[in-house]
Parts: sequence; C-alpha cells; structure tokens
Amino acid sequence: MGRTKRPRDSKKDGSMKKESKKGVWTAEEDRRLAQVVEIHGSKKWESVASKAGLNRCGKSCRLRWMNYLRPNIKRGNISDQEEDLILRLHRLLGNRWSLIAGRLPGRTDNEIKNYWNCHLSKKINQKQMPITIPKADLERTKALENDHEDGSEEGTSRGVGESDVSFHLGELLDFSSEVPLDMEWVTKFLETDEGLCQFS
DNA sequence: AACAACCTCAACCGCATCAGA
DNA sequence: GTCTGATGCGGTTGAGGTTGT
Repeated sequence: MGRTKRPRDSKKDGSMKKESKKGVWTAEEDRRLAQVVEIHGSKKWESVASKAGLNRCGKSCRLRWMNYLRPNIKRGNISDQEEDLILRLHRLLGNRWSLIAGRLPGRTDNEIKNYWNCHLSKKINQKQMPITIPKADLERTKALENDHEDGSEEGTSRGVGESDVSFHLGELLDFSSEVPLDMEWVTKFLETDEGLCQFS
C-alpha cells in the first residue's frame, strides 16, 4: 500500500536493545524473511532475524510474518458473515483478538483489532445509543449476567473492557438463524476448561 | 484547488506469560 | 524455586489516503 512510517523513538524493551531498523518493510526484507522462515521455521525469531541478515528485532520479524507474509492470509473485505462472527466472538471473549482471529481462517489478530476499532465499535455505539431496552428485558439480562458473573472473563488480565455490551447468552449462542458457518467450535469451546470457566 | 477532518492499517510499545537453564 | 531471555498479545500511534467543505 506504500505507506511509509517514520520509526518512533525506541524505548527500553528487552528485544529492542541493539539499534534495530524500524518502520515500513521493504520488498527485499520481506523476501529475505520469508525465505529464512521457510527454511528454519517460524520460531526463534531473534535467530530468524539474524539469519535473514535483517537489522530488525525478532519481534518485528514475527509481527511482519504473522500479519503479512504468512501463507493463506486473507486480505481486505471482511464479509458480513465474518463480521457477524467477530461480533459474536467479541461478546463472548472480549478483546482477545488472537482467540477471535483463530476462529477466522486467514485473518490476523491485528486486522480484526483494527477492524473492530474503526468499524464495529462505532457500529455498536451507534446501535446502543438510541436503544431503550425494555425493563423486563433488562432485568432478565441482569439475572443472566449475575448467573454467569464469575465466568465473566476475569481471567483476562486486560482487555475485555469494551465487552460491557449487555447480551443474552441464549441469543448469543443461538446460531439457528444463520447460514451454517462451521460453528462446532462454539460447542467445543464451551466444553473446554476455558469455555466452562467462563460460563459456570 | 486548497485545506481540514476523518479513516485505515502497518507497525511499535509495554506488559504478561512461557520455557529453558 | 528463581532468573532470564524469548515470545505472544492487546493497546496505541501516526503516515498516508479519502472525503467533505
């Protein structure tokens, strides 16, 4: 896309000690990184960086690989189905972008996070603003929330802040009205420890 | 045409967690 | 059990693009 980014001041960060290059990746850097990852695998990013002869920190290489160079990355246009899934997953999981991304093949956590921040969060705010929830509904929601309070994702030490969008669990998990979209994972998720501890 | 305001998204930062010594 | 370096993740920034005035 040809954006050029000026590197920001480097601060202390273990992985950024020796002055490594920052800013936009060049095609040549991409090529070298992809080559090394192909040969040595996507682990040990510090050594990948040095093997590729890139004056980049491992972290930066990892990010570039994960968000851009990795095979099967889907770029652009998030479909309605994907958007709907993101919304549901966000209500379920909060700001755990990597988990959400894990359920959207080809999408990266960064992409989803960006999409959320500039599209969906607004949408939700808009939707929420004028809505006056019927009292009965509100009380039902509250009751449900209390039921599941402990599971309300305190496990995540951060994030989740925005997930204060109230919702009915039943509604959230009611996938009956939509095109089948490989949703078995929801069931599986709820069967896992993580899923259980959120809703028990 | 010029400028401002807004939008998008790649990349950085800092913290938490993991894994090996 | 503790320390340390590496990795993973979410939050944030800011350059460049787009749209509105």
